[in-house]
Amino acid sequence: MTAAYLERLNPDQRRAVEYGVGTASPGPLLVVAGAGSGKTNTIAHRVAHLLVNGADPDRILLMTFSRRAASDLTRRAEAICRQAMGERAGILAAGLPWAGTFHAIGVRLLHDYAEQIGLPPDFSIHDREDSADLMNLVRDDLGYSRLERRFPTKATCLEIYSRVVNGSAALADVLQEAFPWCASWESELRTLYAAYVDAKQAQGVLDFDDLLLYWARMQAEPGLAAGISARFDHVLVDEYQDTNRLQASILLTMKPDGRGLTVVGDDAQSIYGFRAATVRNILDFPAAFDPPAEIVTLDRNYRSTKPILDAANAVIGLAKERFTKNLWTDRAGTQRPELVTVRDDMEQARFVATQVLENREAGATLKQQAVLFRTASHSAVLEVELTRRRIPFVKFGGLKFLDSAHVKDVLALLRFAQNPRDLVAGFRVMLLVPGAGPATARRALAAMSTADDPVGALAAFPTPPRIGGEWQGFVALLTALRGRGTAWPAELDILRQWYEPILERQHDDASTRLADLLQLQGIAAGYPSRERFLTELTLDPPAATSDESGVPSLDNDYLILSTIHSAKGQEWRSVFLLNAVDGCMPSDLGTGTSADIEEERRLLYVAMTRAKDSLHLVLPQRFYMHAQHAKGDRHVYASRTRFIPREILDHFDYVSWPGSRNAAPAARTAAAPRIDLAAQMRGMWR
DNA sequence: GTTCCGCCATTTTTT
DNA sequence: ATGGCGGAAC
Repeated sequence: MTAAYLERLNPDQRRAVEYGVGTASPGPLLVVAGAGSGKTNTIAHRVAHLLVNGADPDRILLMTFSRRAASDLTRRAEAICRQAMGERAGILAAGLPWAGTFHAIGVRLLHDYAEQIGLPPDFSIHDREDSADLMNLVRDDLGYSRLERRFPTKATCLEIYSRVVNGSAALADVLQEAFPWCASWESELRTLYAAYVDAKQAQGVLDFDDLLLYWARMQAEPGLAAGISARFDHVLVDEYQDTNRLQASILLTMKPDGRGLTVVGDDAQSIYGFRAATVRNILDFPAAFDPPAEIVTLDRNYRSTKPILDAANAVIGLAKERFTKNLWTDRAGTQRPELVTVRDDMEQARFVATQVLENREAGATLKQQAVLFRTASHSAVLEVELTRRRIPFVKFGGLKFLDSAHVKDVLALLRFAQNPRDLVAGFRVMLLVPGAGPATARRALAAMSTADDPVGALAAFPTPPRIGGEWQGFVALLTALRGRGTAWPAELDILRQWYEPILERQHDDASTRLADLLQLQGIAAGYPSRERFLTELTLDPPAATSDESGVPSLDNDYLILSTIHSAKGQEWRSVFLLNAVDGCMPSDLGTGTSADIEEERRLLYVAMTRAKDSLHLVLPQRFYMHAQHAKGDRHVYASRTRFIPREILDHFDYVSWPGSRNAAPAARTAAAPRIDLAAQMRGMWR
């Protein structure tokens, strides 16, 4: 019998879905899936096909880039199975238990094997911010914060550390290649990192990198590796172009012969080099096995119209290295992407808002439109304009909900209750107590760290005389949070009672912050335990902020604002890209190597290939530098991004907005093509 | 010891 | 505009 669901696929997709399925264990498979080529659908079908052919859902490991991608894939695979198998699809009742990000899977495995590898069973996980704080603590202890020559900041130290770990690279090489200005600190950094690792271990704390690193090290232990590998018959990895060497090594040690291994990705969309991701993973994958992996290329694009795809191909065609073929499509279309010149930020915002509303009049909902940008701050002016015009929006990327001080305070309290040896959390929490400062916190934490029962030691710690009642209130709170009598999530009420007066004392805008905390409490109620809440929130923080207080209900229509990075894998009918000018694309911050520039080029490609029917690249002529306003309102005259040089300009239309201010209204209402010769002339030289 | 003030440097993208 | 840090006042 040929399953009906296979008929819906094109020949290449079908090859990717069927390869090796039905044999005892399929050989390694690489699917190079271009933008809009039905990648997600293809993976979902492959998973479903495996299940229909008898694979055990508990023994499929599916690793994706984000949690959202994981649940999306799982849902689609289930739907296909249900269609194909009817009642028998009941085996999928639990979904795919092993679907998630590398980091999330890592946490689960580490919990399972904690005892064997000497991890405390209740280890806590530091997010980037916490890790940087701990790095800072260690840096202070070593006296590096008081040197004549300035030592790299905590964030830089962590970034270097992270690159070394994730890239499985030598410190000297990372310094040389990516942080040359820190190269003279190599020996100090080495000392710092050794102390940082000691500190993490003493406190029972893991950072993001540890989740991968410990996993990789377990794989290096033959006894453990065999056990872990044997748990899974099939391992599938999505967005393989954005994995790093550490992740690749985990994969290769899990399935050394590649049997049961499928990876999917697109080297043209590799945009996470700053996180040590390397396209080499995808390029070297086939030859890592003998016989080499099967390669299936999906180069038919189902998303974009031909003019949009042609323009995107032209952009990526100028890349230094290219490994895949150009995409092609059947989707006809007459509208080329538009390069829209506007005067400045403000005009850019007005243009987008106006155009979005026009599109809505023409039948596109707000949700079918998106505004993309290189960095989160680029949308600030637009956000104001949208609010003014009462256009609802939701913004993805560059998030601050978890970064705001009050939310971090509450989370630190919960983390400290969960793991009283966590110094970063403890320090933060103790400083909240009115009258307690760094010295008190240090002494109290020191007393706790040497004790077998840290909370008992805290209770026994002599109450600092000047603080008195406030301190005792704090100790009582912590004891209550630790106690068996308080249930989750009810303990959040106790916590808030304690924290509210502090919030009001410290902040003028206490009421809005309190609203955030109530929202946090709402989120918390959705988790079965404090431990799960903390873990999942760290690994998968809320992805979006919205202009409304509270989350907009799902049936509301709203415009999508997103960084290009957060737009990965998504598509919209109409896409606007802000600031398509040099200095933003490419960003002139990282400028350094040509590899950096090439990544920025791919970023533009990713942005353009999100559009189905309509694409606008907006170019403000003047670009304000908000950095030094002391010297007056400085701006630079920006030029078109270097990734769209003259030789590919004929893939675009150019207009300036607003058009001639005296234009007769009739000219606008008629569907006549807008031609702006003056802008064309200017465009020739930009 | 704590808190507050002012001066400095910094300023992407994210699991 | 913001955060980190050093110094001064309580």
